Amino acid sequence: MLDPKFVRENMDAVKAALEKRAAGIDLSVFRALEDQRLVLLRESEDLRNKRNVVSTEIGRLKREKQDADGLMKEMKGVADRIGEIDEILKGIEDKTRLFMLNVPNIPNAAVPVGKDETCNLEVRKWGTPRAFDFEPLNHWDIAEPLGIIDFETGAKIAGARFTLMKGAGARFERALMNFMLDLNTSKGYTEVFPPLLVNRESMTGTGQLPKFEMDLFRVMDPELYLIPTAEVPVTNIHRGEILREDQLPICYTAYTPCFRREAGSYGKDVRGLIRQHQFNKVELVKFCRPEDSENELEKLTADAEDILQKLGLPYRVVLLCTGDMGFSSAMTYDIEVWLPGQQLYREISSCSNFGDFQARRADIRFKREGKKGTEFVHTLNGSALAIGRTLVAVLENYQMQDGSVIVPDVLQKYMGCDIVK
RNA sequence: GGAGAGGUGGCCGAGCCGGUCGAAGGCAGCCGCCUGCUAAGCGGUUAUAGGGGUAACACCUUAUCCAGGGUUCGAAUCCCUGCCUCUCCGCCA
Repeated sequence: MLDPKFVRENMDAVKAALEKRAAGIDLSVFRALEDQRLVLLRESEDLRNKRNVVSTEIGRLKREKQDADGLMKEMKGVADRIGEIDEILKGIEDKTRLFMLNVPNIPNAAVPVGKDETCNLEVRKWGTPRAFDFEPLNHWDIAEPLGIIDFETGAKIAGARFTLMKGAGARFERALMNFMLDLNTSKGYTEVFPPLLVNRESMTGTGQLPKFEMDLFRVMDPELYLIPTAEVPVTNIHRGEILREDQLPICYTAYTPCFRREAGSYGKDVRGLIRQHQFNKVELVKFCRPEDSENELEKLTADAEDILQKLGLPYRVVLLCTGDMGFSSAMTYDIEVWLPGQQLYREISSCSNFGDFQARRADIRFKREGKKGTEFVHTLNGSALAIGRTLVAVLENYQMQDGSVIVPDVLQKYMGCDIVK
């Protein structure tokens, strides 16, 4: 959420920034609501002040056994008027909040302006795609003959976009998870394992709600949501807290399954592991001071890249343009891994700096040493990495002509073997 | 699921027969004084958010004693609902 006060006082700048995102937000609605709100707020506060003063006086009179009926009658009228104003005020505040919750974040100045992914900027490339002396296969054509991924049985158990991993396939998931967590924690990230179901407040805190309800799986009675990413529970660890400056930056890494409806993606990536309703992911989440977040995004992205480098998987890093960025993000790098079976780079990680956007929604603040008041922290997160897609990349990049798959060096101790056949 | 207890400021903890309570006291923290070996002693001070105000402070004001409703001229204090925590019993991975 943007700062209402900031928006009020910087209308033109905010308007220009939002136009870059083509968000179609009409700030004049906000302005009108704010104008009304401030007038009513002042009236309400003046009346409350009067009530407080007179009520104290009534108390004094009563103690001295004097008559206060007149004042009490008068105050009854004041109380009624306060009630009326507050009701109107509440309506306006609800409208303002709803409006603000649906306004996306302002993009960082470094973000290229553009309407869709064609305007994204390739920042760097790492690794050289392997030269095959045979036609490389898609991961599903590798995995099914090996018997390590069973799409049909997954569909039988739960439906389309669910998969059963078996044998080395299941072991791969566990190996990748452990490899990533070990590497991340060695860099100072604290490992956490959070709840996989969260309440409405948490989903609102990170920005999934209210706008993206259709992307989420929901459980009724009690009303809970399955997390679409560890970002949600992990960022909400500090919801409503005031942190000390010397605690920052706080860095977490978490493995969790992720659940997504994938509404509106009918017909996209219907085969294979790329787009599933349930997938495993290891996530990085940071809380830091505002002046550190740009640098922390670079470090976080580098930490995610390091995993691909250690796995020997070629990739490129793309800076998303204004039109392709997520709702809550101020700046996002996507890391795309090379998939020889499909001859393209495919998103495997998304690393974002949210500025104070999530912190404001989730009320996560910090106090500077020796300074009055509090400030919102900046939050960041990124996948390190999406495990299913990493497995896809390993299978496709390390496939052999005979249908076997070489296990990357760093995974061998986790897999307990050096080849899957 | 059944029966109780409770949620107060950074922490501990009073208040809870409604008014003088943003809230005693203690601890921790900060400033100053005294003493000057560690320690102790004395005085003062220390919440967050919104609105107004200022060049910036100061300052004024509103709200906040888990959350949301209600009663009342007035609620931390009374009533209702929800959430959470703890203890005991039952059940269970």
